[in-house]
Amino acid sequence: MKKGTVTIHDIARHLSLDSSTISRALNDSPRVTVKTKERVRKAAAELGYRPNLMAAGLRTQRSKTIGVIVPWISRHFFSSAISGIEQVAYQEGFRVMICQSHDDYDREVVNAFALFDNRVEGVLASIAMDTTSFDHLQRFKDEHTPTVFFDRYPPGIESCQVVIDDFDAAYRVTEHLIQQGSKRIAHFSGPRHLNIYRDRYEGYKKALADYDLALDPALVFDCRLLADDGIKGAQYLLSLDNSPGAIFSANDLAALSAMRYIQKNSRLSIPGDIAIAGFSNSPSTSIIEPGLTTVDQSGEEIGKAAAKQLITEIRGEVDTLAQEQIVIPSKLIIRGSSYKQ
Amino acid sequence: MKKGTVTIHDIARHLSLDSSTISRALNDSPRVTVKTKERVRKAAAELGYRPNLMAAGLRTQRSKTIGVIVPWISRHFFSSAISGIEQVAYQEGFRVMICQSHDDYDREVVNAFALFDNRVEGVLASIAMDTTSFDHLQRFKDEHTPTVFFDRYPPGIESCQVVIDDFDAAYRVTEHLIQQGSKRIAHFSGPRHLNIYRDRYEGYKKALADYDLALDPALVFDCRLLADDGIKGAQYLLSLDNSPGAIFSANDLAALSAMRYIQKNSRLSIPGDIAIAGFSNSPSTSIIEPGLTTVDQSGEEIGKAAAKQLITEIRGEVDTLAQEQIVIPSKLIIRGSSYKQ
DNA sequence: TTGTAAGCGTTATCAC
DNA sequence: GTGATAACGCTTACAA
Repeated sequence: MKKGTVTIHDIARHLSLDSSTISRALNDSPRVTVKTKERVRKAAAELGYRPNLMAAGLRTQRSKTIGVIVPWISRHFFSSAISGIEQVAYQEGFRVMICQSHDDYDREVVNAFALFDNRVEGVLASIAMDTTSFDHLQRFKDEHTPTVFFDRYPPGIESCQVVIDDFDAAYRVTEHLIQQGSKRIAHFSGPRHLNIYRDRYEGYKKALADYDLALDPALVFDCRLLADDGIKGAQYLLSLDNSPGAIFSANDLAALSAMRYIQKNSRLSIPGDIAIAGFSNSPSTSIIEPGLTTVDQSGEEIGKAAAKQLITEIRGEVDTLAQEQIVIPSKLIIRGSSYKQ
Repeated sequence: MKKGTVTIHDIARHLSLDSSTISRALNDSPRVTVKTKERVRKAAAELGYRPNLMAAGLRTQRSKTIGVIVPWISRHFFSSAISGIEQVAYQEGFRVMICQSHDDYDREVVNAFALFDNRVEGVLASIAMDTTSFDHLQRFKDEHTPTVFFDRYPPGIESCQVVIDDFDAAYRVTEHLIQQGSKRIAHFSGPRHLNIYRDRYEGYKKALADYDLALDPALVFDCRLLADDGIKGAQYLLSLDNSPGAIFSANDLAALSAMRYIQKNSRLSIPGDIAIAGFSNSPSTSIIEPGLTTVDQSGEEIGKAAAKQLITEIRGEVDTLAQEQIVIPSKLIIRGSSYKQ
């Protein structure tokens, strides 16, 4: 208990049995008497035995761990997704190793190596904003380590993806803004090599087209959607001769900071003079006044679905290396920032 | 590359060397020629070799991993702390395994076992609200696995703690509310078996005493400080014959929901009729209108300090099993929810 | 039903 | 400076 942890050999010695019997008993093998199992379990508990996962994993070549890479654990969407992942994983006997890329490619590469070095049995990833090369993920493919992407996935990858219909959600947001009377609608977009920002942009574009509104490229503000970008975007839009009647931001963070900026630095009323909408339904959207119209993504459901899919693949219960796309329903949340009665 | 990952034995065969030499070369042992090291490193890169951490950890009895237990990764304070921990840990060659207890004792116990089973070399923990028994953590002590607590620590534990001065911070918040003219100040408190809630309560109490104000037990609302508790607390206080002129909540979440409730369901003005203050400086506090007065805890600094201390202990660079308390400065952030000009 | 023995990939202790 | 060998704690054919 003090010098070196207790092992199955200690239990074996204690009960005058062989360590292999202990191993089988603890793993509930049918080849051990119920009575023996009882004795072993009792002794194990008494001695304070705890399995050494490194040893077991090395032997079985199965770490019983799944790796998770997300851009930011502090974002509500991702921490919800992680909660969903954890629920499913623990239930299925897997541990979870969480990494954050901070939306930085280099860190994502380091994360991927770390997960690989730990020989995770599967990877759940939502890629960084900076990621345009995918060799670090390709490796898992090469080793036949299942990978499931959620929210953000690499282009042309032959893996399962769990997403919402970003195109449709963005279409609905834009349509709503149009129906509230906005003719000139700006869009804050993230880098469009990422599916989510491309699809949100396309949904926005399609809605404009369907309602016979021109897409003014000057109203599309490309950025990284950080808080600062929201401020810069707002400044930029307010500086235009013909400033827009609405802003649809591809995430909440930039929408919120733009909204705050406008409230503090202009005489424009929200939603009267300018309507605003974000994306993800993060907690602050229901705290700001007026509430921010947004899209609820149900991170927890996405996480659960992704983990279930991954574990199915790990267990080899799926014939072809699944390439399907699992689409989780999302919901437009209309609040005061856009609703004009 | 396809069947079974490449090992040092593959490299050895490739270079007609022994695997022990490969191991030494990769670990930069002085007992290998620079030239050989070069060859080995080159071959390793070519073959796509990656170390198997389970194998190395089993052999060395050192997992190069530190475990982290927090109540919620979604809370800004904790996700900031985790970022700080990661920075220091990766820099020092440690990986990080993150668990969340969801403020639930049973989950915390499961987390502790999971970390132990992975043979983490050290543990950073901030205990759950429900935790009053500490056997699951005592185990790490028994095995001489260093443990450093941050923010929330168990009573009477002989471990290093990284905290802010909660007593002083709460004192300053309360004093500020008093100076803004409030005579009757309510307090939302978490369970006071936890240091942070006890200290915040005591700071509040002391400030009242120092300013000759009576502590009215009816104004102390004991709860778990969740969003719902903020609403219930506000309802309760508004129902009193003599409702208070200020609320000091021991966290931001309850303060924010109380504030929203009061704004929507009463004619009281904030801060005119009732001033409000929270604790932690979470993002929403600067988004709500008026801004919520709070205390900035600098989670990142706390995380960094805790990780540094832990790694020092892991390396055995500390003579006595440190019991000191590291106090990180905190800052009172005065905003419109309490400031009456 | 239980015991024996080999091996997972690595590192450490010997030799040479 | 390099090679052989054993061992870390566990699982799993194969024997008994």
